Amino acid sequence: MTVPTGQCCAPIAREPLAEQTAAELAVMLKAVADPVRLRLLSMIGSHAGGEACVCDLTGTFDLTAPTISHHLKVLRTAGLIDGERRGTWVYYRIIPEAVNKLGALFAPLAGSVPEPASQAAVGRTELELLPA
Amino acid sequence: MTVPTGQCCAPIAREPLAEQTAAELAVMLKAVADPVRLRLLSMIGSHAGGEACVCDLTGTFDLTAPTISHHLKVLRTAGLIDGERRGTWVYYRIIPEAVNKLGALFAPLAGSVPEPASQAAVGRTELELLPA
DNA sequence: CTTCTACTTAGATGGCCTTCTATTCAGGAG
DNA sequence: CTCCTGAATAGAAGGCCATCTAAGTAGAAG
Repeated sequence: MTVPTGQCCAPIAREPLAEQTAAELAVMLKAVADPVRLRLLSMIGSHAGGEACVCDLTGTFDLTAPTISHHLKVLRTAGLIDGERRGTWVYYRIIPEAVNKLGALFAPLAGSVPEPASQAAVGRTELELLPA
Repeated sequence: MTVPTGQCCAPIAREPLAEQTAAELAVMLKAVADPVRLRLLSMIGSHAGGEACVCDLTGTFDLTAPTISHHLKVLRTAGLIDGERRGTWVYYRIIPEAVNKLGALFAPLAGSVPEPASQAAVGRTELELLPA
C-alpha cells in the first residue's frame, strides 16, 4: 500500500474530478491563466484597502484601457473579483472564496515530504469544491 | 491601516506579481485551465500507485488517442507531470512540487475571516514561488 | 523478420481569445 | 446645459488552441 487511500493529498489527487466539476473549475482557471489577468488579480488583491481603482491598473501595462477593461470583465465573469462604481471611478476587489477554491484544489499535496500534519481542521474551506 | 502589510494573504494578494513571474505561472495555469487536462491530472494523481497508464486514461473521454496524447504533452511540457515508458505501456505521474506551487499561489488567503494564524511556519513551501 | 498493439508526431481545420480602434455610457465641473 | 474624464461596449483583425485523420515509432509476440 503505497498510498493510504485516506485523505492524503490535494483534492485533485484524491479522486478523479467529475466532468462537470472539472468544467466549472476550468472556467475559473482559464480566467487566471493569463499573465495580464494574473497580474491584475495580484495588483487588486495586494492594493491598500483591498481594492483598486481601474485607473491604478491601466498605467502598469502596455495595453489600451478597453483591453484592461476586457480582462477585468473576464475575471469578474469568472467570479474572482467584484467591481463597484463610486463617483467617477470604478473599484475592484478580490472575492476571497473564489481564490480559496483554487487554492484548495492544489494546496495540501503532501508530496514527497509528509509533514507532521499539525493543522488538520483549522476552519479552512479545503473541501468546499463541489458546492459551487 | 486596514491591512497589516505583513504576510497575511495568499502570495497573489500579498504583493503585485512581477511580469516574468506572472508569465511563468500563466504557462502552468494555462496547462491546467482545460477540463480535459484537469481531469487527466486528477486521474493520474488519484490513481493507485501514484501513476497511470495512458491506456487507463483514454477510455474515459470521447476523444481520440492523439488528442489525449497532445494534452498529456501539454501537461508534461508545463512541468506538471512526468512520463516513463515501461515495456509496452507509458506511465505518467504527477510532479508534486509543481502542483504545490499552484496551491501556494492561491492557498492561504485569510479573506474576510482572519483566523488565529496558528500554523505560521510548519515547513510549507508557500513562499517558493520565484525559485522556479 | 513480420505483425500486432500502444503511443506519439505531423499536418490541417474550425473556433476561441487577445488586442485594437471607434463609439457609447456615467459622473463631475464649469 | 455643455464639456471633460473615467470606464465599458461594439466590432474587427490576427493568432493561438483543441481536435481530427493519417502516418510514424517502440516494444512484444509469433
